[in-house]
Amino acid sequence: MEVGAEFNQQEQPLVCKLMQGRELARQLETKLEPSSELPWSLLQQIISSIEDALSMAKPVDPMTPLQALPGPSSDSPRSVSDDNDNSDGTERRDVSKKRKTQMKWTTQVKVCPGSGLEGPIEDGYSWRKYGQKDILGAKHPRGYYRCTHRSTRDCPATKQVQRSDDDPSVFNVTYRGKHRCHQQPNNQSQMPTSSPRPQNQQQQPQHLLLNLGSSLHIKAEGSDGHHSIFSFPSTPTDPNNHIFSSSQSHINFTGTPNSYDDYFSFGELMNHHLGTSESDFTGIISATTPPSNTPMMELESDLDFQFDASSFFN
DNA sequence: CTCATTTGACCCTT
DNA sequence: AAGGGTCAAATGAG
Repeated sequence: MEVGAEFNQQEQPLVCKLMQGRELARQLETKLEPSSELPWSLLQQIISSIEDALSMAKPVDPMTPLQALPGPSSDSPRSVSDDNDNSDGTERRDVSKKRKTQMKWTTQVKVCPGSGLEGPIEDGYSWRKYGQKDILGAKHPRGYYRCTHRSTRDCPATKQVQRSDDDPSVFNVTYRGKHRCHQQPNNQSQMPTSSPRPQNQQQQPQHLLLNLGSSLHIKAEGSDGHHSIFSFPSTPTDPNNHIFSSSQSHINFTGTPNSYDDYFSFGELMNHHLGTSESDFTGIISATTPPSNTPMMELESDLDFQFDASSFFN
Protein backbone atom coordinates (compact mmCIF):
# COMPACT_ATOMS: atom_id res chain seq x y z
CA MET A 1 0.00 0.00 0.00
CA GLU A 2 1.29 3.39 -0.91
CA VAL A 3 0.36 6.55 0.85
CA GLY A 4 2.86 9.07 -0.38
CA ALA A 5 1.34 11.85 1.66
CA GLU A 6 3.80 14.64 1.85
CA PHE A 7 1.85 17.52 3.13
CA ASN A 8 1.69 21.05 2.05
CA GLN A 9 4.23 23.32 3.67
CA GLN A 10 1.63 26.03 3.96
CA GLU A 11 -0.63 23.86 6.02
CA GLN A 12 1.85 22.97 8.71
CA PRO A 13 1.52 26.02 10.96
CA LEU A 14 -2.24 25.88 10.70
CA VAL A 15 -2.42 22.22 11.60
CA CYS A 16 0.11 22.70 14.34
CA LYS A 17 -1.90 25.51 15.88
CA LEU A 18 -5.09 23.52 15.63
CA MET A 19 -3.49 20.58 17.32
CA GLN A 20 -2.15 22.79 20.06
CA GLY A 21 -5.65 24.11 20.54
CA ARG A 22 -7.00 20.62 20.77
CA GLU A 23 -4.34 19.61 23.27
CA LEU A 24 -5.09 22.65 25.41
CA ALA A 25 -8.78 21.91 25.28
CA ARG A 26 -8.06 18.40 26.43
CA GLN A 27 -5.98 19.70 29.28
CA LEU A 28 -8.93 21.77 30.30
CA GLU A 29 -11.12 18.72 29.95
CA THR A 30 -9.04 16.89 32.54
CA LYS A 31 -9.62 19.73 34.99
CA LEU A 32 -13.31 19.86 34.47
CA GLU A 33 -15.85 17.82 36.35
CA PRO A 34 -18.08 15.93 33.94
CA SER A 35 -20.86 16.58 36.43
CA SER A 36 -20.75 20.27 35.57
CA GLU A 37 -22.91 19.71 32.60
CA LEU A 38 -22.90 22.98 30.71
CA PRO A 39 -19.17 23.73 30.74
CA TRP A 40 -18.47 20.08 29.96
CA SER A 41 -20.85 20.10 27.07
CA LEU A 42 -19.45 23.34 25.71
CA LEU A 43 -15.93 22.02 25.95
CA GLN A 44 -16.91 18.90 24.08
CA GLN A 45 -18.33 21.09 21.33
CA ILE A 46 -15.12 23.10 21.20
CA ILE A 47 -13.03 19.96 20.85
CA SER A 48 -15.38 18.65 18.23
CA SER A 49 -15.10 21.88 16.26
CA ILE A 50 -11.33 21.82 16.42
CA GLU A 51 -11.30 18.27 15.16
CA ASP A 52 -13.58 19.20 12.32
CA ALA A 53 -11.20 21.99 11.44
CA LEU A 54 -8.29 19.58 11.59
CA SER A 55 -10.09 17.26 9.24
CA MET A 56 -10.52 20.09 6.78
CA ALA A 57 -6.95 21.31 7.15
CA LYS A 58 -5.19 18.03 6.71
CA PRO A 59 -3.74 17.00 3.37
CA VAL A 60 -6.09 15.29 1.01
CA ASP A 61 -4.67 12.36 -0.84
CA PRO A 62 -6.89 10.84 -3.49
CA MET A 63 -4.91 7.63 -3.27
CA THR A 64 -5.90 7.21 0.34
CA PRO A 65 -9.33 5.69 0.67
CA LEU A 66 -9.66 6.26 4.38
CA GLN A 67 -9.75 9.87 5.35
CA ALA A 68 -11.01 9.55 8.86
CA LEU A 69 -9.25 11.59 11.44
CA PRO A 70 -8.61 9.45 14.45
CA GLY A 71 -9.78 11.38 17.44
CA PRO A 72 -10.87 10.74 20.96
CA SER A 73 -14.46 10.65 19.92
CA SER A 74 -13.78 7.28 18.26
CA ASP A 75 -16.69 7.78 15.95
CA SER A 76 -14.55 7.07 12.95
CA PRO A 77 -16.72 7.79 9.96
CA ARG A 78 -15.30 4.98 7.92
CA SER A 79 -17.34 3.92 5.01
CA VAL A 80 -15.38 1.46 2.98
CA SER A 81 -17.70 -1.42 2.27
CA ASP A 82 -19.44 -1.30 5.56
CA ASP A 83 -22.92 -0.01 4.76
CA ASN A 84 -24.32 -2.56 7.16
CA ASP A 85 -28.07 -2.33 7.26
CA ASN A 86 -29.17 -1.38 10.73
CA SER A 87 -31.46 -4.26 11.22
CA ASP A 88 -30.26 -5.99 14.34
CA GLY A 89 -26.92 -6.91 15.80
CA THR A 90 -25.71 -3.61 14.47
CA GLU A 91 -24.07 -2.70 17.71
CA ARG A 92 -21.96 -5.79 17.68
CA ARG A 93 -20.78 -5.08 14.19
CA ASP A 94 -19.80 -1.56 15.17
CA VAL A 95 -17.79 -2.81 18.10
CA SER A 96 -15.89 -5.19 15.90
CA LYS A 97 -15.28 -2.56 13.29
CA LYS A 98 -13.88 -0.24 15.90
CA ARG A 99 -11.65 -2.98 17.17
CA LYS A 100 -10.24 -3.48 13.73
CA THR A 101 -9.50 0.18 13.13
CA GLN A 102 -8.16 1.23 16.48
CA MET A 103 -4.56 1.87 17.23
CA LYS A 104 -2.95 -0.74 19.37
CA TRP A 105 -0.03 -0.47 21.74
CA THR A 106 1.73 -3.38 23.33
CA THR A 107 4.01 -3.23 26.32
CA GLN A 108 5.79 -5.79 28.40
CA VAL A 109 5.56 -5.46 32.13
CA LYS A 110 7.86 -7.37 34.37
CA VAL A 111 6.58 -8.35 37.76
CA CYS A 112 9.04 -8.78 40.57
CA PRO A 113 8.88 -12.43 41.66
CA GLY A 114 8.92 -11.58 45.34
CA SER A 115 6.23 -8.95 45.16
CA GLY A 116 3.41 -11.42 45.43
CA LEU A 117 1.56 -9.72 42.63
CA GLU A 118 -0.51 -12.00 40.47
CA GLY A 119 -0.69 -9.62 37.56
CA PRO A 120 0.90 -6.54 36.11
CA ILE A 121 1.27 -3.47 38.25
CA GLU A 122 -1.22 -0.63 38.22
CA ASP A 123 -1.09 1.51 35.15
CA GLY A 124 -3.08 4.38 36.59
CA TYR A 125 -6.49 3.41 35.31
CA SER A 126 -9.12 1.17 36.76
CA TRP A 127 -10.16 -1.80 34.66
CA ARG A 128 -12.96 -4.28 34.76
CA LYS A 129 -12.37 -7.78 33.54
CA TYR A 130 -14.95 -8.99 31.08
CA GLY A 131 -13.47 -12.18 29.72
CA GLN A 132 -10.70 -14.70 29.62
CA LYS A 133 -9.68 -17.08 26.86
CA ASP A 134 -7.22 -19.87 26.37
CA ILE A 135 -5.18 -18.93 23.33
CA LEU A 136 -4.00 -21.55 20.93
CA GLY A 137 -0.32 -22.28 21.38
CA ALA A 138 0.00 -20.13 24.46
CA LYS A 139 0.69 -21.53 27.88
CA HIS A 140 -1.31 -18.93 29.71
CA PRO A 141 -4.82 -17.55 29.17
CA ARG A 142 -5.46 -14.04 27.94
CA GLY A 143 -7.49 -11.70 30.10
CA TYR A 144 -9.77 -9.08 28.60
CA TYR A 145 -10.35 -5.81 30.41
CA ARG A 146 -12.26 -2.64 29.68
CA CYS A 147 -12.23 0.69 31.42
CA THR A 148 -14.42 0.74 34.50
CA HIS A 149 -15.95 4.00 33.27
CA ARG A 150 -17.00 2.62 29.92
CA SER A 151 -20.69 3.01 30.61
CA THR A 152 -20.66 6.11 32.77
CA ARG A 153 -18.25 8.16 30.66
CA ASP A 154 -18.36 6.33 27.38
CA CYS A 155 -14.67 5.43 27.66
CA PRO A 156 -13.62 3.08 24.86
CA ALA A 157 -10.27 1.93 26.29
CA THR A 158 -9.62 -1.78 26.60
CA LYS A 159 -6.59 -3.88 27.32
CA GLN A 160 -5.54 -7.49 27.05
CA VAL A 161 -3.15 -9.07 29.50
CA GLN A 162 -1.30 -12.29 28.86
CA ARG A 163 1.58 -13.86 30.71
CA SER A 164 4.59 -14.46 28.52
CA ASP A 165 5.39 -18.01 27.52
CA ASP A 166 9.10 -17.41 27.72
CA ASP A 167 9.31 -15.55 31.00
CA PRO A 168 6.47 -16.08 33.48
CA SER A 169 7.38 -12.89 35.30
CA VAL A 170 6.63 -10.86 32.18
CA PHE A 171 3.13 -9.84 31.11
CA ASN A 172 2.32 -8.65 27.63
CA VAL A 173 -0.25 -5.88 27.85
CA THR A 174 -1.99 -4.64 24.72
CA TYR A 175 -3.93 -1.41 24.92
CA ARG A 176 -6.62 -0.41 22.46
CA GLY A 177 -8.55 2.81 22.39
CA LYS A 178 -7.64 5.97 24.16
CA HIS A 179 -9.07 6.80 27.55
CA ARG A 180 -11.80 9.35 27.53
CA CYS A 181 -12.67 9.11 31.17
CA HIS A 182 -9.75 11.29 32.31
CA GLN A 183 -10.57 10.43 35.85
CA GLN A 184 -9.40 12.70 38.59
CA PRO A 185 -7.69 11.33 41.67
CA ASN A 186 -10.07 13.08 44.04
CA ASN A 187 -13.24 12.99 42.06
CA GLN A 188 -15.84 12.49 44.73
CA SER A 189 -18.69 11.97 42.36
CA GLN A 190 -17.24 8.75 41.08
CA MET A 191 -17.33 5.74 43.31
CA PRO A 192 -14.02 3.92 43.44
CA THR A 193 -14.66 0.50 42.09
CA SER A 194 -12.10 -2.20 41.55
CA SER A 195 -8.98 -0.25 42.26
CA PRO A 196 -8.16 -0.23 45.93
CA ARG A 197 -5.41 2.34 45.55
CA PRO A 198 -5.72 6.01 44.79
CA GLN A 199 -5.22 6.83 41.17
CA ASN A 200 -1.73 7.90 40.29
CA GLN A 201 -1.77 11.54 39.42
CA GLN A 202 1.15 11.14 37.06
CA GLN A 203 -1.00 9.01 34.85
CA GLN A 204 -3.17 11.89 33.85
CA PRO A 205 -2.97 12.16 30.10
CA GLN A 206 0.04 14.11 29.06
CA HIS A 207 0.53 15.93 25.83
CA LEU A 208 3.12 14.73 23.49
CA LEU A 209 3.78 17.94 21.67
CA LEU A 210 4.64 19.58 24.93
CA ASN A 211 6.46 16.71 26.52
CA LEU A 212 8.58 15.39 23.72
CA GLY A 213 9.13 18.56 21.83
CA SER A 214 12.35 19.52 23.52
CA SER A 215 14.32 16.40 22.82
CA LEU A 216 13.19 13.64 20.58
CA HIS A 217 15.33 11.18 18.72
CA ILE A 218 13.87 9.00 16.05
CA LYS A 219 15.40 6.01 14.39
CA ALA A 220 13.57 5.03 11.25
CA GLU A 221 14.32 1.58 9.97
CA GLY A 222 13.36 0.31 6.56
CA SER A 223 12.30 -3.17 5.65
CA ASP A 224 15.71 -3.63 4.05
CA GLY A 225 17.43 -3.06 7.37
CA HIS A 226 18.73 0.36 6.42
CA HIS A 227 18.05 3.03 8.98
CA SER A 228 18.31 6.75 9.55
CA ILE A 229 18.47 8.85 12.69
CA PHE A 230 16.46 12.02 13.17
CA SER A 231 16.70 14.47 16.02
CA PHE A 232 14.29 17.16 17.15
CA PRO A 233 14.76 19.97 17.38
CA SER A 234 16.77 19.43 14.26
CA THR A 235 20.38 20.29 13.88
CA PRO A 236 20.78 23.37 11.73
CA THR A 237 21.65 23.13 8.06
CA ASP A 238 20.47 19.61 7.72
CA PRO A 239 17.09 19.68 6.05
CA ASN A 240 17.14 15.94 5.63
CA ASN A 241 17.17 15.48 9.35
CA HIS A 242 13.47 15.87 9.60
CA ILE A 243 12.25 14.24 6.46
CA PHE A 244 10.76 10.84 7.00
CA SER A 245 11.53 8.83 3.93
CA SER A 246 9.39 6.24 2.32
CA SER A 247 9.90 2.56 3.04
CA GLN A 248 10.93 3.31 6.57
CA SER A 249 8.28 1.38 8.28
CA HIS A 250 9.80 0.89 11.70
CA ILE A 251 10.40 3.94 13.79
CA ASN A 252 11.94 3.97 17.22
CA PHE A 253 11.30 6.90 19.47
CA THR A 254 13.51 7.81 22.35
CA GLY A 255 11.84 10.15 24.72
CA THR A 256 10.31 10.31 28.13
CA PRO A 257 6.59 10.02 27.68
CA ASN A 258 4.71 10.03 30.94
CA SER A 259 1.73 7.91 30.11
CA TYR A 260 0.34 5.52 27.60
CA ASP A 261 -1.71 8.36 26.22
CA ASP A 262 1.51 9.86 24.91
CA TYR A 263 1.96 6.87 22.67
CA PHE A 264 -1.57 7.17 21.39
CA SER A 265 -1.04 10.85 20.81
CA PHE A 266 2.01 10.17 18.71
CA GLY A 267 0.16 7.60 16.69
CA GLU A 268 -2.62 10.09 16.13
CA LEU A 269 -0.09 12.67 15.06
CA MET A 270 1.49 10.34 12.54
CA ASN A 271 -1.82 9.26 11.15
CA HIS A 272 -3.07 12.77 10.96
CA HIS A 273 -0.16 14.15 9.00
CA LEU A 274 0.00 11.18 6.72
CA GLY A 275 -3.71 11.18 6.14
CA THR A 276 -3.83 7.56 7.18
CA SER A 277 -6.35 5.82 9.33
CA GLU A 278 -6.20 4.83 12.91
CA SER A 279 -5.12 1.27 12.38
CA ASP A 280 -2.25 2.04 10.07
CA PHE A 281 0.20 2.50 12.90
CA THR A 282 0.55 0.24 15.85
CA GLY A 283 3.04 0.58 18.63
CA ILE A 284 5.29 -1.58 20.70
CA ILE A 285 6.70 -0.23 23.91
CA SER A 286 9.94 -2.12 23.92
CA ALA A 287 10.94 -1.97 27.50
CA THR A 288 10.20 -4.02 30.56
CA THR A 289 10.23 -1.23 33.07
CA PRO A 290 7.22 0.25 34.82
CA PRO A 291 5.09 2.37 32.53
CA SER A 292 6.09 5.74 33.90
CA ASN A 293 9.75 4.99 33.26
CA THR A 294 9.38 3.41 29.87
CA PRO A 295 12.00 5.08 27.73
CA MET A 296 11.40 3.62 24.31
CA MET A 297 8.60 3.06 21.93
CA GLU A 298 8.43 1.59 18.49
CA LEU A 299 5.90 2.53 15.89
CA GLU A 300 5.10 0.03 13.21
CA SER A 301 3.47 0.45 9.87
CA ASP A 302 3.21 -1.40 6.63
CA LEU A 303 2.93 1.84 4.74
CA ASP A 304 5.41 3.67 2.60
CA PHE A 305 5.25 7.30 3.47
CA GLN A 306 7.06 10.61 3.40
CA PHE A 307 6.59 13.80 5.32
CA ASP A 308 8.46 16.65 6.86
CA ALA A 309 8.12 16.59 10.61
CA SER A 310 10.27 19.57 11.44
CA SER A 311 7.57 21.95 12.50
CA PHE A 312 5.98 19.61 14.97
CA PHE A 313 8.80 19.21 17.38
CA ASN A 314 10.02 22.67 18.16
C1' DC B 1 -27.39 -5.44 48.15
C1' DT B 2 -23.99 -3.97 44.89
C1' DC B 3 -20.40 -4.61 42.02
C1' DA B 4 -16.49 -7.48 40.15
C1' DT B 5 -15.09 -11.86 38.29
C1' DT B 6 -15.77 -16.28 36.14
C1' DT B 7 -17.08 -18.99 32.42
C1' DG B 8 -19.59 -21.10 28.63
C1' DA B 9 -21.94 -19.62 24.60
C1' DC B 10 -22.23 -16.80 20.84
C1' DC B 11 -20.58 -13.81 17.13
C1' DC B 12 -17.11 -11.94 14.04
C1' DT B 13 -12.92 -12.03 11.41
C1' DT B 14 -9.58 -14.41 8.92
C1' DA C 1 -14.00 -23.89 9.89
C1' DA C 2 -10.96 -22.23 13.41
C1' DG C 3 -9.59 -19.02 16.53
C1' DG C 4 -10.18 -14.75 18.92
C1' DG C 5 -13.19 -11.23 21.16
C1' DT C 6 -17.43 -10.15 23.63
C1' DC C 7 -21.71 -11.03 26.04
C1' DA C 8 -24.31 -12.17 29.87
C1' DA C 9 -25.89 -15.36 33.47
C1' DA C 10 -24.04 -17.37 37.51
C1' DT C 11 -21.18 -16.87 41.28
C1' DG C 12 -18.39 -14.62 44.76
C1' DA C 13 -16.64 -10.90 47.69
C1' DG C 14 -17.25 -7.00 50.56
